[in-house]
Amino acid sequence: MDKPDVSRAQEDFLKTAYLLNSAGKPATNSEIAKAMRVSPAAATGMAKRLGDLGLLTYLKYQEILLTDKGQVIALEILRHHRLLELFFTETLNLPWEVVHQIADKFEHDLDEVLEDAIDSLLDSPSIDPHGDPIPSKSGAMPATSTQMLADLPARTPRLVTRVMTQEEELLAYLGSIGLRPQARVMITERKPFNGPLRLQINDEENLIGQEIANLIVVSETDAE
Amino acid sequence: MDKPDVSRAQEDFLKTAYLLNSAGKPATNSEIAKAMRVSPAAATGMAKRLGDLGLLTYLKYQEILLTDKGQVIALEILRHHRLLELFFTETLNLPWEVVHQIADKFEHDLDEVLEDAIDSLLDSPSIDPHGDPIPSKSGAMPATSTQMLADLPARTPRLVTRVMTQEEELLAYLGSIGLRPQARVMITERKPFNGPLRLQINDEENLIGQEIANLIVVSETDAE
DNA sequence: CTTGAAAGTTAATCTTGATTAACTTAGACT
DNA sequence: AGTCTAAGTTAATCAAGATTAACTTTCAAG
Repeated sequence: MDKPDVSRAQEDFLKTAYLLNSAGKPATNSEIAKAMRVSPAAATGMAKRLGDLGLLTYLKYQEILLTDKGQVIALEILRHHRLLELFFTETLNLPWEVVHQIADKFEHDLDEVLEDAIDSLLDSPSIDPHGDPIPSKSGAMPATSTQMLADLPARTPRLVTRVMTQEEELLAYLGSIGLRPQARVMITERKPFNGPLRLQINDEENLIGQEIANLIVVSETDAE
Repeated sequence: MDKPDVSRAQEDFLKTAYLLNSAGKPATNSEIAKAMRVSPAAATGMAKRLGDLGLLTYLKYQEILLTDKGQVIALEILRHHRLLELFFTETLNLPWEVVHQIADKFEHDLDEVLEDAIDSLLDSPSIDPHGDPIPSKSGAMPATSTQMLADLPARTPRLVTRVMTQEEELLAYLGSIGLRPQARVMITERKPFNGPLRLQINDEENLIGQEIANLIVVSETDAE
C-alpha cells in the first residue's frame, strides 16, 4: 500500500473531517475551518491538495468525503491520539482534562515501535480515559453505546461509558463530581421543559443541566 | 522573560549548535548544515533569522555563537530530549538504541505539565540512558567525567558513565556486550600503535577498537 | 604574495500553509 | 421567478524553510 507522505496539517484535516462525520455532522468546508481554527479559504486549499492525493473526494461546494485511504490515515491518527491519552494518564497520573492537548501534538510523531510498546503495556486497550473508542491497528473502530444520559428514563441505573467533550474546565468539573466512565448513574427526577436532571452518581446526589447530560453516554443495559 | 516563539527548525538549529560546542567543535555553518542534513545555504538563512531574534550572534564567515537566550532554549530542548529518552526506556522498556530518534521528534512539543510530571515520576534524574547529563529546569548542566576509556591506563578498574554515540546499530552492539553505564570495566591489555584493547566488562573478557573506546566515558575514580 | 580549494554567501526559485478581500454559488423565502 | 444571505471559492500575497547555481571570502601552501 502506497501511503502518501502526509504532513501534520493534512493529518489534522483528515482527522477533523472524520470526527465531524462520527459526530453526525457533515464535513463541510466551514465546519472544518472552524474546528481547525483556520480561514475557510485555507480549508478550501487543503481540500484540493488532499483531493489530489486521493485521500478525499472534493467537489466544489459539496460535502467532503474521505476515501478509504483517507479514512485509514484519520483512524491511525485517532488511534495515536487516544493511545497517548491513556498512556499519559496511566503512567503519569495526569488528569483527564490535560491529556487531550498533549496528545494533539504528539499524535503526528508516534512511530510504530512506540505505538506497539504503548499498546502492549496497556494490554491493547479499546477505550481512552474519556471512554472514546481506540481504533485497532487494522483500523477497526470498537462499537460504543449510543444511549445518552439526556435520553435515559428516570429510575434506570446505568454506567457512564463515555464523556464527549474535551473542554478542560468542564472535564475538571465533571471529574470533581465523579461523572466519568465507570461511574454508576441514575436519574431520580427530570424537571419539565428540558429542565435540569437530578441524578445519583455513585450514590451521591447531584444536579446537572441538559447540555451536560447530552455529553454523557451511558451503557445500554442496566448497571449490575 | 520574553522568550520569542521559536519553530522546530529553529530549536533544532540551536540544539545542534550547542551540541557541536559541547563536543568541542566550533559551530560552523557547514558543521551545522551537515548535522541537520540541510544545504549550507539553508543554514546561512537560518543563522540570519536566529541572529535577528537575538538567539545567536551571526557575523558573515564567522563561527556561530549562541547568546544566553539562545543557550537557554538549547538547554531546554536538550532537557526535553533526555527526559523523554529516559521516560521511554523506564516506562516501556524500550532499548536505548531506539529512544533517541523518538525523542528527537517529541522534544519540541513537551509542554511544562508533562515535563514536570515526567521529572517527578523519575525523581528529577540527572542522566539519561546513555549517561548524557540532563540539564536542570533552571538550565544547569550536571558535571560529567571527562575520562575516556581510550585514555585509561591498563589495570585500572572503572565504571562506564556515558556512551557517546546515537548510532542505532552501534548502540545495539554495545548493549549486547554489556558496555553501558554502570558496567565495571578494566583494560587488561593495550595493543601497540593504537591497536585494539582487551578489556573486562563486568568480568567478561572482550576486545574493542580505539574508535569505540573513544566513545566510552568512565568514572574518574576507581570502581568500588 | 599569489593562488586554489574549501567554506560560506547570495540570488532565484519552490512548496506548504496561512491570510484578507472580492467574487460566486446555493438554497430558502417571499 | 427573484432576491438575499450564508457558505464557498478564487486571487493576490505572505512567511518559513528548503533547494540549486553562481559568486565571494578565507586561509594555507607554495
